[in-house]
Amino acid sequence: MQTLKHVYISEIGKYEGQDVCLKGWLYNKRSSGKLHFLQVRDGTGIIQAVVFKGDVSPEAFEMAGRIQQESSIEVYGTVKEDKRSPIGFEIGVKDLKLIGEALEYPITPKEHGVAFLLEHRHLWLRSPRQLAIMKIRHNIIKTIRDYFNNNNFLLVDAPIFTPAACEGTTNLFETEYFDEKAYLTQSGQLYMEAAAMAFGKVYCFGPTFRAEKSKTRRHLTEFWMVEPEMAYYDLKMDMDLAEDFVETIVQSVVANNRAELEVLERDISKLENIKKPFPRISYDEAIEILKSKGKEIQWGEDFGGDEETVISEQFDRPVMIHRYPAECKAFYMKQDPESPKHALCVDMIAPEGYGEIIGGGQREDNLDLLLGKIKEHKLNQEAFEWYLDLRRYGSVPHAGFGLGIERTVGWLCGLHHVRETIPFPRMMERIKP
RNA sequence: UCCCCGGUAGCUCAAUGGCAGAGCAUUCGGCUGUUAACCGAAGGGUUGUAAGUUCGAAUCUUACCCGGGGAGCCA
Repeated sequence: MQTLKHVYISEIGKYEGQDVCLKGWLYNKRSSGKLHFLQVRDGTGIIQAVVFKGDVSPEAFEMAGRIQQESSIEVYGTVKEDKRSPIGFEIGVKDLKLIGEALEYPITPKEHGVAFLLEHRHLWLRSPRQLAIMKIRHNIIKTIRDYFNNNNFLLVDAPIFTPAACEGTTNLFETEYFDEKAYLTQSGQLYMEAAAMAFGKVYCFGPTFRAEKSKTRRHLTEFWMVEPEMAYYDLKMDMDLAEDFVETIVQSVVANNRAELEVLERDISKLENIKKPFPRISYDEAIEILKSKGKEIQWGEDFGGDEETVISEQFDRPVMIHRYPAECKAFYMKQDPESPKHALCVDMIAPEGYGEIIGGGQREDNLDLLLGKIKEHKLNQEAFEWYLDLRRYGSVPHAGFGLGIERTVGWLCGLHHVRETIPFPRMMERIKP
């Protein structure tokens, strides 16, 4: 028995009629006198293993009736087609081996509260819903890497420890670095600008940290961001890239994660519809939309979650809002030569209220204008000398953007909160497990 | 940091001033086709912590702790 071939549940259909070995965990169990129905999962799927008293040893039958949820087991038996099975097959068990017993597993098939599940995140990950989310996250990350690899981008890893803030220190995590202070990165962008001047088209992909005391469904203190940066790109080229990039990601999920989207009860038609071109409106046009919808907002104010939602509801695909007032954007944004009060920046707002998934734009490439911005924002010029060097030695127009992985996963999965989009979420009130 | 809501059995919840309850989980018994299986029985409680009001507090008051939702800020 124990020499039988180990197969995964996702490939069980290839072995109909054959005797195989499954290695997994007991997901759920139902018993009926001389029958035990074991729901076995192995990370690739769930299959029902039927243990009939007459087919196995008395010891194996007794064990099948005794073991509890999430005990690890090896199942030896025959693959049988069965119309009653959700996956079309079940296993007629011939023998069973208990690998690791689980007693009183805390997460039952019934409902649980958010706090309880987050405290047991290390176990919660075993549930079919979390597995579906993690598979979609995996495919999104794979698609992102493939996209840049196929379009002549060079991966350049940005540092996690940084010497100073790039946009003010209030929302940075501070840490000791030998005899000085260091901060955890909030963006790799400035380093990507240096890399773009060296290699042309580059991207970084890594964790990012924000010490903001935000308690909302869209915020984590540690999240992953992918940041492409391109030399000789202007704002329009930047938006074209962002649009093509997001369409590629969404259509990859639609094509490759249909089963997972169904587990999550996602409305797939809304994702199938995410095709180029995406609507593009200026900040000034967005203000007009908001005013026509009865929002009280003045030119120069940045948009909050409410405003983003109102605008996104006007469209059935992501909307790109460009040329915000320079005063509400970061110092490195290039001012619009045709309207110096505006910055050549763009935010992409996901539909269905999922908020901003991309922020980016063209960078200020003129040394004197950039020096002026650093003074206006009361930043320490000395800390930015290396960054200013990029404008002193062969400055060129360049642009880039950052895409938040968790918000993208949350949108595509149709989740209520980004905390489920990352294996171990870090939030203002939670750092365990 | 501010505003709102919550904390009762391992879990999800009920009990709104008068005996601390149910479903699931666990234990025991029954059932050869169950699909969050079902049927019967049992065990399981410092009602977040501290103080106060009251003949009597899970319930009312105050403070604190913990968590959730939202705002600001952001991806």
